[in-house]
Amino acid sequence: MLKDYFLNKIEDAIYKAIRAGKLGQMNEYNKGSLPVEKPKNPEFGDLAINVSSLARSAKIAPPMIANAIVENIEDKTECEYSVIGGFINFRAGNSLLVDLLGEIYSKKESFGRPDNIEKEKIILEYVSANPTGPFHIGHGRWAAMGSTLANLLKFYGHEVYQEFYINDAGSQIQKLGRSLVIRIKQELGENIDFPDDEVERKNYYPGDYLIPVAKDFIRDNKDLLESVNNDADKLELQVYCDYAKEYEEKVQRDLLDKFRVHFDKFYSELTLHQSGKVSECVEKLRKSGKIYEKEGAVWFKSSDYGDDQDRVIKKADGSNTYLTADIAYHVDKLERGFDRMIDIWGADHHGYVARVKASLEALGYDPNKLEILLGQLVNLVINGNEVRMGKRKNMVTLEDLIDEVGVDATRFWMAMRNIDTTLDFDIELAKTNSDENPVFYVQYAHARACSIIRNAINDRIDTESGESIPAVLSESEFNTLISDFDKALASTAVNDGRKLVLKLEEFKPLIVSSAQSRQVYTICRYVQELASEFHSFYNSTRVITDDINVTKSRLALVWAFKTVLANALRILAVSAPERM
RNA sequence: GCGCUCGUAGCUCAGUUGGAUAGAGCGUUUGGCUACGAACCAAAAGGUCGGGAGUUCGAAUCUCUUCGAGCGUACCA
Repeated sequence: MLKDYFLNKIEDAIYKAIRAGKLGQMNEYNKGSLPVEKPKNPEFGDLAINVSSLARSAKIAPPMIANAIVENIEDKTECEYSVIGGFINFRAGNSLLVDLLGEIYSKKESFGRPDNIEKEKIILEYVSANPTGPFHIGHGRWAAMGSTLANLLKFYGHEVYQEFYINDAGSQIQKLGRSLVIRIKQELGENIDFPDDEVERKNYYPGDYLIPVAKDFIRDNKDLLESVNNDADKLELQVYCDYAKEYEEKVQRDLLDKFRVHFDKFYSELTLHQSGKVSECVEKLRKSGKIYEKEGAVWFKSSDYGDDQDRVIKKADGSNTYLTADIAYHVDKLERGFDRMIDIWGADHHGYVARVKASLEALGYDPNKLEILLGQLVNLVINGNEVRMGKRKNMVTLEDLIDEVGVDATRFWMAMRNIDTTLDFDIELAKTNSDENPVFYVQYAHARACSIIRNAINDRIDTESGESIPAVLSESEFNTLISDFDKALASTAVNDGRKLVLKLEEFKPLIVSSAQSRQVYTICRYVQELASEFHSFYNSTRVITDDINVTKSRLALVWAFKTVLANALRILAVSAPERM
């Protein structure tokens, strides 16, 4: 990477300058303590390092330090180094950028994957919704971000296992079953509705989505219902619970599939309880001595590990809390041999972070193996007004949204903001196929690049004269441009499209920093910047010209661009269309 | 009350462990298609970085304080 090349040069020069006594009182330097940045003004160069922070130990002025370092750089023939104030500016030589293009041609789909990484076995858990209804828009954010992060970490080189924890064990399933009974009775002609009283109503899911479930239930269980003379109350509640749960799980899985989100496993909380792992976990905690009883319940002394209060593990009625199952679940993940657990949670669950980590520590595990990414919630904006998302009625579901604006746009908008900021999702804006929509801007750049290559290798018809214009080169000649790397052609391309090449160069460092910081919005920003550089290049530089060598060099650059853009879009799971 | 996240251009947001004139997209204004896709490009205007104090050679960034927004503070999940 360019950054590493530059930093190595500077650091080597620093050591040399120190030995030569040219850096004042400075006698040691810690590798990696100088940040490499992009100059504010591109006239200064491609990269820059500010050495002002060395002034403290050197006790000489920053410009003197910078000059002394530059004077001690070995072999300055490749690249340009200049000093302005405390900054050392760097302009990459042509040959470095030529090598970069060569790397793109040889690595293709895997270009951007860093070379030497510490590979980890990661389990990434996200969405993890109740199977009690359709996904709302907030779930869409976790789905988009989580699957993008999984793609990113895999591309980086990690082994990633994606898991969805199904919250199918609590009282909400009873609530779901009771609600289904009401819908079934309605379908059977009974005059019944959900209670009007607000408090009682909270024991039901009054959304319309259970109506089709009720219809299917009646169709599938005709005989069963007849056996009780169509009195729905005569059947066990569990029958309804199971039916509705399975139904909603399938609805959720189908939608995830459509949204290009693919889990390796759907882990049922219920099976966790049934396997005995939850009670095992309680016993282990008991042995750790961090357990006590109070008011008939069993408490975990999480406050010993930084939580602000102790937490109930077993309720007075003998049942386990949600936390208990969650502890057992995380223990189970570790027992399955993962090096690292990453969870994406909504910010409304942030109170849980301390207690889950506390429990892992109490059980003798390293709490640092668990990383929890807290995501702020989503506001839906329609016609400039925020729409409150309630689970009750008239909700806009994720499916509605996808049907309305498409998978590509939904994924992009859900992933494009920092996880720490509340996301305003503007449906009207996401729908437009105009300049306002960054997704189309980026995809258009890809389609345009494909179009140029098509034009170069296909015969065309002149729209005015009607004459056939022969292709400037054959498909096999074009393929040779990629397979047989020609440094001279690449050098021409670097001269013509230097800014574009530099943007291509940023891809690999981007993958490294994004994967390490677990941030995916940076990929969205990058594809926009990359597309912008390409559009700009396109408008200033004609690709297909009368000069065959110039044409070849520029075509190869267009191919490099399209390949890198497609690599980035693949991480986002946004399509890279050849035509639009 | 306490805890977490946030407050940067008209709007939506970047801003890497403190560093060059605080950046981008949209919107607004102006200009650009008789050659590869104008769903594009080029340029301009637009800011007391919520307010105040402090640390520092240097603060959007660190500390304190204050105002505002969202979320949490269950023997619910």
